[in-house]
Amino acid sequence: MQTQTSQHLDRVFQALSDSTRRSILRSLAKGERNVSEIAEPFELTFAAISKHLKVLEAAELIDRRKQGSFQMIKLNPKNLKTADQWLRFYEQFWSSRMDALKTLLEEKE
Amino acid sequence: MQTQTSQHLDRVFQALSDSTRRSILRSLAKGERNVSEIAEPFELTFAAISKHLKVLEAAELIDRRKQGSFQMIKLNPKNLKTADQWLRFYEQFWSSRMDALKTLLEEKE
DNA sequence: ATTACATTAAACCTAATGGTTGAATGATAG
DNA sequence: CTATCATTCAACCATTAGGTTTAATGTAAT
Repeated sequence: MQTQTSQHLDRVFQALSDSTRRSILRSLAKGERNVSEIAEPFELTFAAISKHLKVLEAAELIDRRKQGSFQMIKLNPKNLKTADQWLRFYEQFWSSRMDALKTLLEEKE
Repeated sequence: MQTQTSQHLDRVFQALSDSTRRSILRSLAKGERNVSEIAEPFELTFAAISKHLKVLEAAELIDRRKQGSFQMIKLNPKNLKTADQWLRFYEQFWSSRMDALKTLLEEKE
């Protein structure tokens, strides 16, 4: 069976596996934007962007705030941090800091 | 169009988006293993595991070494590092180290 | 030579992805 | 009220993903 966090990681990494979505996150790093602003640099329909935003929202990588007829989207870094923490376990293998090894080796996913 | 690195990140994050594959990586963190050993903890067919290994190999997260009738698989952390570097851009948003912000904000994917 | 073992390939199934178009919703502006 | 703008929904399509089963391959052991 899948644990809660495990499913969450699935969604986060899945969300990050598309370059359009990664670009969207990058643009949100510069500040809040509405959907049209987000869509502007891409040669995609609004519907396609809307779907990408839904994927990012399901992964809880963004937050939406309705503001009249449009909505503001902003970055929610919490789960990026979670993904990074997962990856950080492997730092011992790409760094030479072998001292960290012993403490981490027993952790499970 | 998709850049080289961008496609690579696609594959890496995609590979990480499945908990079976993440478990496989964890087990490889403890050392080299052959396919049967890798498959043992899972209630999946060998063929399924074989496919997962192919995904991990395409993402260049593992290396294979044929050894007689079986093969040894080991972790290749290089692209885990790449993925981590991508995520590291966002550290400024989950940490309070706002000082890092100015230097990073211009990078593109 | 034969049999067993480790692993992959092929064919197939179902569900999910990433995209489209066109209609629908909901707020704003005239 | 009506038209327009911002966004989403629904239906559809092609491709990919993750799994299965069964057959194939290559090496090892007897």
